[in-house]
Formats: sequence, structure tokens, C-alpha cells
Amino acid sequence: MNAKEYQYRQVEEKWQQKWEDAGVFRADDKSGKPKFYALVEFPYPSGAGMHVGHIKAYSGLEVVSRVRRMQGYNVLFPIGFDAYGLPTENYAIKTNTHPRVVTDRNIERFTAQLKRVGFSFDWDRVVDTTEEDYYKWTQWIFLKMFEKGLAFRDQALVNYCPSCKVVLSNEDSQNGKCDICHSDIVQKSKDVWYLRITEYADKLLEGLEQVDYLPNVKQQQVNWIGRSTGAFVNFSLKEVDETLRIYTTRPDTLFGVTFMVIAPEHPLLETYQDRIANYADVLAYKAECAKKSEFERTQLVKDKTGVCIQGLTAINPVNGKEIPIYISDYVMMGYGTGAIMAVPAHDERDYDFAKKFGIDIIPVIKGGDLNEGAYTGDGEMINSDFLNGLTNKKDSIEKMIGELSARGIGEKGVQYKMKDWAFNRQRYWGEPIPIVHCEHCGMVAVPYEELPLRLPKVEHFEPGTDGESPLAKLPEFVNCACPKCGKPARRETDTMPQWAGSSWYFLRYIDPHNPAAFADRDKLNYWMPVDWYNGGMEHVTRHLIYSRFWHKFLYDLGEVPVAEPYAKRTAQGLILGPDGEKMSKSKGNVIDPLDVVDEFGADVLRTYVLFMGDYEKAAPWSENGVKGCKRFLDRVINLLDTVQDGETFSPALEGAFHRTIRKVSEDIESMKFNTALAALMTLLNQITDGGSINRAEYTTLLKLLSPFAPHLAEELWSQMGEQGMICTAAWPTYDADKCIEASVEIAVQINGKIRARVQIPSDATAEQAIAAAKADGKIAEQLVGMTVIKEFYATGKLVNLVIKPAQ
RNA sequence: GCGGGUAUGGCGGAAUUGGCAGACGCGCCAGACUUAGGAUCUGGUAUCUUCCGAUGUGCAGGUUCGACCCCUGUUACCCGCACCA
Repeated sequence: MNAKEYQYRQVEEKWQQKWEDAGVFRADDKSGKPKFYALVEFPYPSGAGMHVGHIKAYSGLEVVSRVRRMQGYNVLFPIGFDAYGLPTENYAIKTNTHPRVVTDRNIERFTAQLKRVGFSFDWDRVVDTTEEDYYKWTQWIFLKMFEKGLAFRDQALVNYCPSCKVVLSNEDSQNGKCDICHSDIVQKSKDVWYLRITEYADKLLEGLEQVDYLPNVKQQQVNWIGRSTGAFVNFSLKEVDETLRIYTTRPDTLFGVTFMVIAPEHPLLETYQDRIANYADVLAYKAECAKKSEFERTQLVKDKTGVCIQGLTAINPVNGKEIPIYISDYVMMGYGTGAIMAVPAHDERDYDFAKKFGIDIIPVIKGGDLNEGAYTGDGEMINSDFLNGLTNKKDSIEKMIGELSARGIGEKGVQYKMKDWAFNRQRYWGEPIPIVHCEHCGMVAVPYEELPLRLPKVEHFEPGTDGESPLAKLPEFVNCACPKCGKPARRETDTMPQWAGSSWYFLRYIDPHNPAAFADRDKLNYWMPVDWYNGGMEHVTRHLIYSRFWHKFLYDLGEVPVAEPYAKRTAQGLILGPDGEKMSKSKGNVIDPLDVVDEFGADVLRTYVLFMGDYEKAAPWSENGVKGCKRFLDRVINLLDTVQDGETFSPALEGAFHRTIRKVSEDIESMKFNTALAALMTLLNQITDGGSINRAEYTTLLKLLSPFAPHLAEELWSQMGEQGMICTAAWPTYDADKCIEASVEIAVQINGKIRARVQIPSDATAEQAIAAAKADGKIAEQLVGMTVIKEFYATGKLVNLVIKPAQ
């Protein structure tokens, strides 16, 4: 067939229909085959439709899944929709359309688009996080957490987005900006729901040792959890009966403390306001800090500000010295105890502060120049009583902690940067939190048998100006009977954040229609863990942490069979615009994948996104690159008419085929799709150069190409009169012996410089290779009057002769 | 500031992990077929060159018979975290 006659789109639609009719991508829950669970991050069905980023994100495991099926695995490769979330709700508000309507429309569109690309998803297992049958279990897991004390309410300072009018978690407000609208976050004291993820900090950390994640994915999670070890120390106050508790990683520097600093929000201030002589100044400073945005606070890092509290003095527990207490915003209420002991000699921030306020600087570790700055290195302990003379940091820390514990003034402590997960949102389009507030019983869980607690239909989805959820305006929803005492009570009106539904979706895929459990135990045992999970780097400190946490909780409950949900995690790089910039509507450099499908076909699109560069790295889109892939596929089509009889590889191409089978198979395993395709192009060039191809060779080429360009492979396979579908055919295997060529060309170097190339049998010994090298005319010429000092032979690669003039 | 990464032709990127740098694709040049070519096919394409060769993987050194690869220093860019005590 001529490539000009080949109609990409018609052919693609035909095979998509045939795959669906035959159900070839349906996963089997009972199978004698080995299982393979491939997971990709399910999309948020935005109104904008599918992005080329989705194509790249899904194409990687799409290829792996297709290969695995051909290798005889029972493959689960599911897809679904993470459909709760603010963009849909905002769109609904703007257009006055119900989010349900918008969501259904978007899911329908996404589904059609995904199908047009020919992904081999199991469409019978689609989950939608906003469906009652699904969020029933999201609520169920929440209630289990509530039961175990992992879901709780607390009055605390939270990240608040004034524009979206919602409380955000730390993960959702990185860099002090709202994740959704990018406005500046403000800190607000609020009574909010938390999930106690910090309880799982160590488990999340330790679990990383058992899984095969990309190193940078692991590292980012380690940093995000931010475990630090140190000690808590209790300082008593001189004027009142109160202890000021601090956290430090360097308890060994306790003798160098010359002042204390507490956060502006520290409760001590309010408690003892009568005692504080300059309370007006303190209040003024607090007000000043509250005004600063997160941005200003980080920009003014070097410039320390603060106020000395008059009327309260701390006592150093090890030497009884009186120490002044300051408030400053360089100490955060959210980390440690919100109070620190300041050791200006050995901490840069404390040093800056001491210099500015003229506070003493007492060295306790030898080294450095304290006129220049703080000394943060190691050294011998001085001015430190029982620690004097110790030179090892670990020893001195241990000795100090021992002393503190013995005297009951402190103990070993661990802190995490990760904070508990602020979980409720004052918005409509999310899972209702199934809790009832009762005057008599407090917070009461909605009984499990009443789940799902349905999200009521409303007319208006706008959040209240007072920061209340739209659900608060519905008396028929709010007013209820307390499940415990039966007296009138009020429902919780906040909803769960977007990340709730996605924290366990990979479990629902295993048994998506089960009405009695989130998934059947036998099926969980069979399919879990996810063998390979691919997604974006942007989810490493959000979804990936959250879902590991939920899964570990379910594991501790005995509800899932494995401790870690994902055995392997990889991440794809971004596709940049043709200008090399990140794609964005404002830059006008967005490529619509469906346009590419229309113009070139899905096979070309799929092949190009995998060929364009290293899968894990960002790469710019290139229209010409797309055409190059089209040309490659066209050449494969054109070969069809030239195929001759032959049930085995011809001698001329046998080695090339075996090597290509090996290369393509191996490269797909390590996600080096670009070089796998390059190997196929090289093979095609060899075939073209050789001038002929037979049936065995052509069908093998089609099989190797089929994971990348499945429609084209199916079509040509059927035109060849082959039986069945190529997606169910056996993946080609190679024979290692046949990969070796009879003879190889090796380079001959003299003193490390290449002087000649010679052809030798590939099984030649070192002696034979060196002899062949010396026999070469050019080499022999240069050896005249020289002594060979050393000879090297790198097998099958090169010979190096080290020579010098003869005496 | 801390952590992680990257740097190779005009461009995207290869290089079996210490052994022939530039696979494969794009682009470009030349030719063929064409009324035509932005279709297709064929050949060429790192730089310099006195055509012998010389140089070349951000920069400066080092180890080695041999370095894109290992070591030391340095510069630039990207990503993540960031006054975390």
C-alpha cells in the first residue's frame, strides 16, 4: 500500500472500534497470567480539554502496558477522573451552570479525546471521584480516620486565600501563593479540620527505602517531610511560675545562649500581658508582622526586627543565668514550639539579631572569627562546664541530652517540617465532611450505613463573604438529628479538598463497582501493589505524599495487603512550547493534541511525544519533528507492497533484527523511548539499504512498532493476512548469540590517537587483534624505528599501542 | 542559603557506563523525478586545514595507555525547599 492511500484517521477509528468490541484491554480479575498494574495520574477534567502534557504522561506506560500484554501479562491499565475542584466550581459560578453538568460534559469530552488517541485503557473501570458510589468510600475512609483520632479540629494559624476564600494546606500554598489563583496567602487563626499526617511522618520516610522511586522523587519527599532531631529544653521564667519550652538541634550550645526569641503569635504574650511593661510596643510589633505578606517576610530575610519583652526574663537551666526574651518574626509559631534559645556565636540568624540589638555573643565552640560572623563548624567545646574539651558534635549533644533528662529540664525530640494536613474547604464542589455537631455530644460521626452523605443540589455555589461554605445556607442540609442522642444538631458544612478523592483511587480501580466495600479483599491481594506509577513532578510533595499516607493508614487498619501502594514511581518531563517556554494561554504557545490528531493522526502524535527527547526531561515542541515521525511511519507503510515470502529472517538482516528486538525491549523498560524508536528507524534504514524484506521481518517490525503506533501496526498486520490482532500477538524475542556480528571493525590507536581501523573476527583473541592492528599498512609504517612499550585491547572496540622511539 | 539536576553540531538529542564523540530525527546543501515542490527518492552535512593532518563534549587543572564519563576547582542555567532553630 502506498502511504498516500493510507488514511490515518479512518484507519484509527476502525481499530479503536475493533479493540472496544473485542474487549482486548479489559483486565482479568482471575487469571493464571502474571499481573501487571500500570497506573497513570488520572486527569482533572478541565473545560480546556486534553493537553499535550496528558499525552506524554500517558504514552509512557501505554507503551509498557502494550508490551506487557504481548509478553503474556494480565495488565490493569485504568483511567478515571479527578473531578472535584475549584476550576469547575469557578466556571460554574461564572456561567451559572451546575458543577455536575459542567463535570459531566467535561468528562464526556475527555473520554472522547482519550479514545481518539487510542490509549489501551480498561474503559470498564473508569472512576469519577464525584460519583456517589465513589465518594461514599472517600467519606468512609475519613470516618475511619476520625474514629482513630487522625481527623480532628483545631484552632490554629492557617494559610488562607482571600481571593478563593478558602483555607489551604501547606502543600497547596507553596511559596506563599495560592495554588489555584496565585494570590498571596495570608495567615489566619481559624478553627479547621486537620488530618494528622505527621503521625505517619516516620512511616512515610522509612517506606521510601522499600520502593523503587526516581532518586529525585525520593529526595523531594525526604526534604518535604524534613525530619530533624534535637532536644526540647524547658527554661523557667524569673518573674512568674511558667516554663518557656524551646526546640533546638544543638542542645550542646546551651552555655552560649544569650537571649531567647519567641514568635509574635506565641501565647505567652497574651497570658502575661499584665507583666509586660512595654506591652503596647509588643502589640504594635505583632500588628506589623501580621501585615507583612509571606513574600515580604522572605524578602527581608537579612534584616532582623524585634522587640525586647520588658518584665519577663528566662533562666538558663544549666547555669542559672538570666536571659532577655525578644519577640521576632524570624521565629515561626508553626515549627517546634514557636520559641528558640538564641546562640549568636554559632547561628547566623541569631548572630545577625545579636549584632543589631547589641546582645552578648559567647563562643562555646572553638573556631572561626566572631567579628566576621557566626561559626557553624565543628570544634572543641569551651565555656561549657561539663562539656568542655569534647571535640565531637555527636558526643557533646548526647552528653547534654543525658544531663537535661537526668535533671528533668529537657529531653530528646524530633521535629518535622511537614505539618498536619488542613483538610476542610469552604466550598461547594467537594465531598461533604460526614460529621454532625451536637451541643450535647460534640462532634459525632455520621453512621457508616448512612453513607454516602450526599452533596445536596443547590442553586448558588458562591462561597459566603464570611468564609462560610455555600452548604451553610441550606437549612434542610444543616439541620439534622444527632446520630447519638437524637436531639437537634447541625451538620458540618465544609467539604473535603481536591486531594481527598485522589488519595485512594488506585484502590477503586481494582474493584470499581463494588457496593459493599471500597474493593474486594481477594482482588486487592491479587492486584496490589501498583507495579509502576508514572506522573508529574509537581505531585511529588502533594498527591504522592497524601496517597501514601492514606494507604498506610488503611494498611494499619488491615484493609489493604501491602504497606506501600506504589512499587515504582517515575515522572515525565514537560512539553514546552515551540519557543522553548512553558506552554501557557497568555504566551499563545499552546499545542492542542487534537489538532495534531486531525492533521497527522494519533499514531504520529504518540510516536512524536516519545521520540522528541529524553522522556524524563523537558523538551520543546517541534512541528518539523512531528513531520519527521510521519515520514518514518509512511516509510513503514510503503514497505508493505515490497514484502516477499519468507518465514525466517534473511541472513543479511538476522543480526540487525535480533539486536533491534533486544534494544527496543530494553529501552522500553528503562523509559528510553526515544532511543527505542531511533533503533527502529535505524533498522528501517538497513532494510531500505538492503533492498528487500520478507514476511517474517516485516511482521516483526510491525510488532516492535505496535506499542507506539498501534493502529497502523494493526492495519498492516491485517493487510498481511496475519491472524488475530497484533496487540494480542506475542512480543518478539531475541537470541543473544545472533546479536553478535561475525566480524567487527575496531579502531587502532597509537599513543591514544586513532590512526587506523581494521576488520577482525568478533571472536578474535587479544593477541590476534593486536597482530591484525600491527599488520595494517598505516600502522606498520608508524612503528618503524619505534619500540612498543604497551599494548591494550578493549574487546571488540579498539587496540591502543603505546610506543616510543627505539634507542 | 540548603538540597537535586543539567551543560555535547544550526536545533532536539545519542554514546553498551573508562574504549571509534555526534546514533536517530529535524534543519541545511547538492542531485533525481517533476510544469511545479512546502510531496517523494539519492548523496552530503562538527570546526579548521597548506588535504598531511590538527582541534573539538561550559571553563581551568588532575588521574589514566585511553576521559562527555572518574577526581579537584570554577561559571551559567533549570527544578524543589527556604529565617525549620
